Amino acid sequence: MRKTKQKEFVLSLLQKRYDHPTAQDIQDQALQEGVKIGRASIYRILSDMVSAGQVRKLLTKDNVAHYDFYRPNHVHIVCKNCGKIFDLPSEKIFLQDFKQNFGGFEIEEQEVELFGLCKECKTKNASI
Amino acid sequence: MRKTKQKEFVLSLLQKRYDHPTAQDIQDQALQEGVKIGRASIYRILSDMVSAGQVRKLLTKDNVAHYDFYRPNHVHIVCKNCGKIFDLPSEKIFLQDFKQNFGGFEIEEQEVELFGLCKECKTKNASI
DNA sequence: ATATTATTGAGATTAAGTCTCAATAAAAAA
DNA sequence: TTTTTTATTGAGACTTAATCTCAATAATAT
Repeated sequence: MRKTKQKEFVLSLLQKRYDHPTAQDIQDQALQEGVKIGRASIYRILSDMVSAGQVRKLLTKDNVAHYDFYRPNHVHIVCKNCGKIFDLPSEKIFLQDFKQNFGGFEIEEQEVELFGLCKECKTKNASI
Repeated sequence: MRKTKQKEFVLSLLQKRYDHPTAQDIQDQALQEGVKIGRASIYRILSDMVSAGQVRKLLTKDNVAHYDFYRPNHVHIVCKNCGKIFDLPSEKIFLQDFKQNFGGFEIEEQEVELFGLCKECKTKNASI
């Protein structure tokens, strides 16, 4: 496993961003910052990072994969209207621990997603 | 909003199945049972049912949408190896209620997904 | 410095999902 | 019941996210 500037760029970008970019977003930003990464590489790199547990792949209702640097006990709030994904700071919530055994199925990870209308969509819908 | 045999078939199929079929799976089964439903209709019907809250759209790591009849307080256990989605019977778990307000974001729905290795994949991997 | 081989990326390919619009059929009106 | 209205269906074209291939490149070992 070799260290390449493409891999370094993708990981550091995801560490810095909190807005769940798509593969396309990542490629665009790389190009903007003068780092050339091909489409095949973007997907290969992201997929490897997901397998390694460094990155989380989020599948939203727009049917495009979004990527998120892995941060434990990290809850997503998804707007049912605009589809945007927000992070709920872990200190704002007490999170139940589901890591137990259910009929031979040993739980290693848990993910909690909450759905509702974000502030913006709520006020927009109210005024219609 | 009209009652059609296509809509009736899709909803009753999802009520009966617990294995989270894809749009393709649903179309295949319809054809098998002699009900002809076109691709456009399958997607239109499913999408409407998701909007109406009758059906849940699950996005898995195979990047294909799976559909599930809506059953409240229903936890999914996803195998990290084979990707299969299992249901955790609600009586097997005490589920935390997240429906509260977080900074203007009013939570209406919650979804808990648990990840690990299913029985089958665990024994398979152990023997390698 | 040279050899080895993992990684990259252009471009072809696949396939899930969407869109269009004429034909169909469900419900309303006569 | 028959006719009219209009929501719904579906064949097929289209879009596009994601995958695959393989020669070129560059990271590490020798």
